[in-house]
Amino acid sequence: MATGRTHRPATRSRGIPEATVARLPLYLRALTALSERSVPTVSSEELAAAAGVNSAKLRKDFSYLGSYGTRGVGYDVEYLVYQISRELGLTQDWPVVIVGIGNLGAALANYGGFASRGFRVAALIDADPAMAGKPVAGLPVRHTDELESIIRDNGVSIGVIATPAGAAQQVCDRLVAAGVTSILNFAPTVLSVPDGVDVRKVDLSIELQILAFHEQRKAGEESGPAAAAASRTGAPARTAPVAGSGKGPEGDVPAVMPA
Amino acid sequence: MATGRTHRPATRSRGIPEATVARLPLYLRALTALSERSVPTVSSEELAAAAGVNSAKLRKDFSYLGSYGTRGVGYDVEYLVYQISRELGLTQDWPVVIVGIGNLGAALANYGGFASRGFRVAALIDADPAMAGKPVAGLPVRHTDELESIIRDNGVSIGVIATPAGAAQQVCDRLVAAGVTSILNFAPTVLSVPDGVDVRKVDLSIELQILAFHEQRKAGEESGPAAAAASRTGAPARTAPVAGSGKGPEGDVPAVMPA
DNA sequence: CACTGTGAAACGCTTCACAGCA
DNA sequence: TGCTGTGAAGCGTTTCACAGTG
Repeated sequence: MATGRTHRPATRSRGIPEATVARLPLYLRALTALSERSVPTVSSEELAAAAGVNSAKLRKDFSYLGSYGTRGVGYDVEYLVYQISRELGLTQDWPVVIVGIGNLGAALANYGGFASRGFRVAALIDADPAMAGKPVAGLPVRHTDELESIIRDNGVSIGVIATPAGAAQQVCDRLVAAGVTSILNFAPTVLSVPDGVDVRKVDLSIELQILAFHEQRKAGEESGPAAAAASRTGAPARTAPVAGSGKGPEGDVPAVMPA
Repeated sequence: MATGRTHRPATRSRGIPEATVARLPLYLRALTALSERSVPTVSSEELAAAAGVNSAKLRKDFSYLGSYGTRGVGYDVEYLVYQISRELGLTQDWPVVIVGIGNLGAALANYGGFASRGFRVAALIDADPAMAGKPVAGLPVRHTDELESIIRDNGVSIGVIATPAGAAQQVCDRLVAAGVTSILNFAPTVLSVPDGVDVRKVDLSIELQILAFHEQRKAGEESGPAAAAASRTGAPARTAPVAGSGKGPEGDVPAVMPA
């Protein structure tokens, strides 16, 4: 899960719960699809199904935005598209920079959904001088030296970090110092930022590990819940290899036993 | 945030809260770094800082796994690495397939953190016949026709979907039919899957939209909370362009006014 | 004495269930 | 009648604060 930190810590920012904000883009996408098919109205039930949530949640979410529906009828698709777009700040264009044009950075630069909805790639930035000037997704890659001037000249407030983990904090610091206040981090590191800067992270490895956890549970449940329980009681830890054998740089197995 | 659906709907799977599971990989990463620096023990305070959470949360999280710390001392790094790895199911290797070898799929295939922790790319699959056989990240791309046999032959239970949105559901259905029970979806679509299959999604566009929301709030707060509130009262909707002008396939602005 | 482990309180989110309106 | 909008209940998560212990 790519969860952000540094949200409004205490109070909700003007009444809309964070969980609701996170779902608005989902609704918007579903509504846009309906709009393209010229569907005039949707019920909460239909829209909820399209967005993959339940209808009570959807209605509650929309109630935070105001009363935009019609009882007995549903929601006006076009109107709702506009209201949600406005609420999300997508009626204006957001210039973004992508820092780190490796495989991932290039993929992001080429990602269409990027430009389609209020976001514009203002620049691609990479530390490798050999990359400088090379066109990626129609834009010339700029060198890191230009980072500050690019951000200031374009009024960029959103930065995407797609560098290796080792460079991420440093890039982050420079982005923030230059005026960026929202960061989407693809590097597998915890970024520390001053108050007022939002960070959201996307981490493939974490997502896979969460899936692995559930996958393991499924396998363990084959012999009933008892089997799954037994594999967690400490005793099976005895099957652990002896410490110090070393099958790689990754942490080995401990010699310690649980209490 | 890339949040999955189809978790255990009601009861927690054997006592560990979902929120805790989602943080275990974070702790594991921090612990691995400590392990590589041969640090023998950490306090909850230190580890929490490294993982970007607060220490009370971390202690509570670890308490679900068992009592693995020593009062007055802290946690044994190696031991904890092993316990968390085991809990996450990373002591075994998980073969994964990546479907859709475009920019993103290639980036994922090349992503190192992939292999480093319990995951092994069993195959890269693409629908484009021209891609077949081409090496990406050292593996030859296989054609979609082989999807079922690849999954069965390799005992793959985790699939990564990096196809265009339009192909995602179909690919998903085939993966599930062939035996995959966990899916990481990068395509901007809601996937529907049968019970027992876990889906987690990673969606760049949604993350950016959430950032834009907060970014907008920051800008609005310059003139105090009153200004931000005013911009949500419906009256400003009058500034909306007239519907029907059409600047593209994306939904335009509605002609309807709020109640 | 420092730090873990954990009840209990606080909080936010989800779900229920139905009043209210078109 | 059909569907929205919403109080209120229910749940899961976070935070507090301190008892327990090596």
